Amino acid sequence: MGATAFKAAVLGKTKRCVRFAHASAIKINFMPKKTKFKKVDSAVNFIDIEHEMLRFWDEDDIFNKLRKKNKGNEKWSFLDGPITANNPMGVHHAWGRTLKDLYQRYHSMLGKELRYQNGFDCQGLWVEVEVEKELGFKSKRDIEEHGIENFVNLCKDRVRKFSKIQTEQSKRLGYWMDWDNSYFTMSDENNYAIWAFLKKLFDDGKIYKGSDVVPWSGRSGTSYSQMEIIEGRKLVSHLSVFVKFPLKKRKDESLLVWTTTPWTLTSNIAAAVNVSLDYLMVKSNDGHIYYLAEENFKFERLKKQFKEKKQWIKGVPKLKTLEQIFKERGGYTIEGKIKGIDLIGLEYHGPFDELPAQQQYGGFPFVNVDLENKKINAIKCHKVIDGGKDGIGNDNVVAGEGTGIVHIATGCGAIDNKIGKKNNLVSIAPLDDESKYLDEFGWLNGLVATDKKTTDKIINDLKEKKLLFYAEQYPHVYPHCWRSGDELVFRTVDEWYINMDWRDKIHKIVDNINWIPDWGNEKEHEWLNNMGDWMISKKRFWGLALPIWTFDDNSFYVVGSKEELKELAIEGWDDFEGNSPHRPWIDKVKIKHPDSGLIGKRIPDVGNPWLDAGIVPFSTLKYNQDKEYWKQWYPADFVTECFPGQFRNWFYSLLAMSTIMDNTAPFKTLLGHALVKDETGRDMHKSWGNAIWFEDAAEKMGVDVMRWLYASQNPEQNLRFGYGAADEVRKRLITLWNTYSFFVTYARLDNFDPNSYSNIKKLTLSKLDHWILAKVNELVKISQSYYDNFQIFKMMDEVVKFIDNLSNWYVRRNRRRFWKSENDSDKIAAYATLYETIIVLLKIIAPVTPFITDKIYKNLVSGSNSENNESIHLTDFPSYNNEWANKDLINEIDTVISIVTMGRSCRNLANIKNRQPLNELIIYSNEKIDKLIHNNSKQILEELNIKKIKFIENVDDIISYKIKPNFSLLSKKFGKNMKQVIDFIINQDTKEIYDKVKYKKDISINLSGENHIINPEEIIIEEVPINNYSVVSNKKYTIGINTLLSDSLIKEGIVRDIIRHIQSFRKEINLNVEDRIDVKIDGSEQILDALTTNKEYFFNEVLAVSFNQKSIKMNEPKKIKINGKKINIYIKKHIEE
RNA sequence: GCUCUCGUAACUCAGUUGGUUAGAGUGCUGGUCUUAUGAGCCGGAAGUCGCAGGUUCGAACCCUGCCGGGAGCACCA
Repeated sequence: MGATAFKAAVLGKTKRCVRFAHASAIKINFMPKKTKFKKVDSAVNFIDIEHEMLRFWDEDDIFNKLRKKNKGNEKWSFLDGPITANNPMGVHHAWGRTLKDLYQRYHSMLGKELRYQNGFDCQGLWVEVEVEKELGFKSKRDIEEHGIENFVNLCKDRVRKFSKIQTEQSKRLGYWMDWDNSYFTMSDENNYAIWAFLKKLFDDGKIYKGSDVVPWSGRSGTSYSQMEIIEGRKLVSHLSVFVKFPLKKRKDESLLVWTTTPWTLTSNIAAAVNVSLDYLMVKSNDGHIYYLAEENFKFERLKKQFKEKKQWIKGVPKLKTLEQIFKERGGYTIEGKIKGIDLIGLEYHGPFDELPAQQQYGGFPFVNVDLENKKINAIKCHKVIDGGKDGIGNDNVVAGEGTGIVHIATGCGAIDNKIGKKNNLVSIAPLDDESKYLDEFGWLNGLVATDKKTTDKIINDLKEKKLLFYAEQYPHVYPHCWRSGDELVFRTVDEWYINMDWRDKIHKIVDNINWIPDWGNEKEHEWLNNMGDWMISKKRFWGLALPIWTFDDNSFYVVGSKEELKELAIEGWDDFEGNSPHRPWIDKVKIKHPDSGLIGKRIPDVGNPWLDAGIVPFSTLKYNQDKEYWKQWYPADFVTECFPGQFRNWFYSLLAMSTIMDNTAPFKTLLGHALVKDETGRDMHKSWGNAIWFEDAAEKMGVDVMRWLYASQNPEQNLRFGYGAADEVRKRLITLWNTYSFFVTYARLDNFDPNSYSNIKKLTLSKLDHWILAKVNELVKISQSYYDNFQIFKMMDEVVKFIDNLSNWYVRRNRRRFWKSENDSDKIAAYATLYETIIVLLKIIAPVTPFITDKIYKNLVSGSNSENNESIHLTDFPSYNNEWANKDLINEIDTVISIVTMGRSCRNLANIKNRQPLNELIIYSNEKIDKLIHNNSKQILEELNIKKIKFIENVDDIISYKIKPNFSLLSKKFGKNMKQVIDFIINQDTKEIYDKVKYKKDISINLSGENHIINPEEIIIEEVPINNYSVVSNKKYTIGINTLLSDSLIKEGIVRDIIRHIQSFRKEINLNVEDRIDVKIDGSEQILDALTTNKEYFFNEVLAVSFNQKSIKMNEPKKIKINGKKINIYIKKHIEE
């Protein structure tokens, strides 16, 4: 130890002794021997410590030592949901990763063997989007021109790059994983495992090609599944139109239809009504008759949205009622009313019957051969049809928005398509993969359907044809491409689906999972009920190559493994071999159908990325390569992810895939957590400037602080993340650090050696020692149960309380035991207690704050402790020890603490500061606590600066009382008669009842002629302070002080005040602790009198030798005020003659 | 629109099977302690427990309706 450090340490100790300077004279001679603990700087920099620990863990290979230690033990299987390796990790990821890490660390401390495998999600459009951005690409064509191989390689590179970055970030967070063994969903293993999964489904006949109308992005050139479309919904305003469909056999009569997507009118097939609605025939003043639903005529469309400006776009005017539109056109008359059912079959002229597509027999471009043969085209289908009901039984056509007559374009909408199939209608699908009109649409050919100019042209055309009734801006939520923001259109395309008619099996499995929070179960069921068949294909480049080969006879075949592919391959295998099963390499392989012998080629589609993530309980656990291994680790004990979205994404794909593969739940417990928001609860956005980058947070607030923040959060609620919250957490860590620093400072001076005792129980432990050891033991128990139940945030509350107890009661109350000069058994007990307590506490929170706990642990143990572990992370989680349990003692000290707190409260209420001594603390309790208090009276009196405790049996002395019925007890007895009972009690003589309660006598009551008994415990006595007492009560006790101060008490208070000022004066003029002084004081008679009366005490405390001796010349005085009166204090070092 | 969920102090949230005077932290504010602590401690102000009914002797809690926030699902032709 260096000389400076030594001096500081000694000063640290002697400085403390100013208040009882008589002891310090001996203290100063204290000479330290060699010490075991390194000096601790009380000014701590957590971030430096974190970097130091990272280096240490790395250099000393601590993580691998941990794995080695637990190898072969009972297993705890954690399954990591893959993080998308497409961008750096953010603070929102850090929450989940902290939870993952801390539960893993906890189970490691229990000695379990873990796999520690992290996962990266690699494939999918996300990555393509970013690579496209980098290359400045605008469309799929650009990629094809660039070359798929180049493009796919760039996607792979991007994933490699960001998985490395995320790995480094995660390490900084303290996330312990087997980083060299992370799984990548783009791996061959993972892809082939999905092949095997699809093969099983294929064998069960669950894979099919559907030609459905699906949401499609022209810019991205791909369709969207039910899952994805939810992400991209946006509120927009469309130019919507009311259009006439003139009836064929009724001159000057038209159906009035409404649409927000005028481009679909080109492909109109039919008009649907609701058979049970009433329809009006409204004649406008030009003599034309319009059919529309009666209810819709005066319906105020989107009234609420407009009024409350919810889901409304600024600038869009209020929507008019249909009636108003008619009025504005010159008025109307109602010509008649007709049932929907009576409209069925009416034929009409479509708005775009002149287009070639409308005239194609069998539809366009997908031709229904049957209808083609019957020479049926769209125009022939133009009839009024029954809208029918949807799957759940709701009407497809409803009154309200629109006109009650719905334009049906079977090639442009999912429901339209279904209705079309049901009614055997042709279909016209007008758009190509860039959302442009195909060739059979006349002047529209090549126009982009979502382009506003196209809409304008269509509306103009309708106007010219005198078919337009009205056009208006209509705000609504419409699906958009989540990546490009492009408005989606509906296209009829071939996509590949998994028939999900086996959803019941998944439902069953859902119930075998422990969902935290438990409503997760319900949410998952809800999704399963709602979901349609699973669209697994995507017309893109970077992703799972769907192992589906198609043949000329319209059949298809699913290949289940690389080996099978090799077997069936008849062309292109050599080009493929050695490459990953991705496009474009896989596309070269042609196979021979094992049954028909036809030659087929692979469909160009890639797979839905949730297949990639859902297969990991099989692919990463070597299901195909090593079943034994798989059995050991499957199902996972634990999974934790961010909730939003995952019910339909990862959880869904996991459950679905495991159902097929093994018909079991892939994990036992799922902990979901909410989202990270900024400190005010808003989303974090780069553009709003409120985003916090992980690196910034790590280096500014520190990752232990971050982790603490995450751990303390109830995962059900969104986390408000920010530097303010971090400061609160840092305070806790500082308190812990200071407790540790206190310990080390004095342990060094006294050369405390934790090896000097073998069993702490054999030391002469004080009551407080037993108390804190019992407390920490309780903390072990409760912590373990919170860890086991994945409720770490509740544990953190307990930890905060414990640290407070440790620092603000145990250490504070025991300081003198550490300061005193003798190295007696009491002091050893104090050191040992504090030492053991800190170490247990550290272990409890080591999984949460791995850095600071290891830093402290290393110094405390550092070769001197019998555990002799290199790192706290190689230790076992502490176990609860019955021998330390002591409920009574915990209760005793906790009572003492609350009495002290209440005593302070009394003082504060009476405005009497702590320094003013008081004679009596008055305690009244309805429990027997007098013995307990007596046993601890010294501490209580010291804390409160009071001379003695007085118990009173008669609270009358300090309080009056009120009597109250004890509702919860009485209700059990009297139930409905409570009111009478309450009236009775309240109307009794207070004193009489009070006496009965006090002397435990029953009270009789007459209820409608019957006698009943009220027991004393069924009455509550409430105290109200009287006179000059300041009183505070809680449920158990009443604490009071007399606020009238005697003359001598006041004088004592004055002396105390002066002593304090002199002590700080001594420090200011740099006197040594043992220096004697001469004192002079100018002040009132009362002050001088006070000092004279308490001279001995005064002299002792400040080491005074003389007082107001005129012969001594003084320097400048210190001017102070006591009780508002100015006094001057002079002191001077006394020189012996 | 349907389902779920929440609504408690300025803010963030507790609040047990319905029971006595609805709590904590932060912030504000007043006081206090004096140092292992960057602190700590004790007060105060601040509440129509979203609103309105109902059940009950008694409702923040249970029921109904409404209003408001959030989420999920569907639809917006």
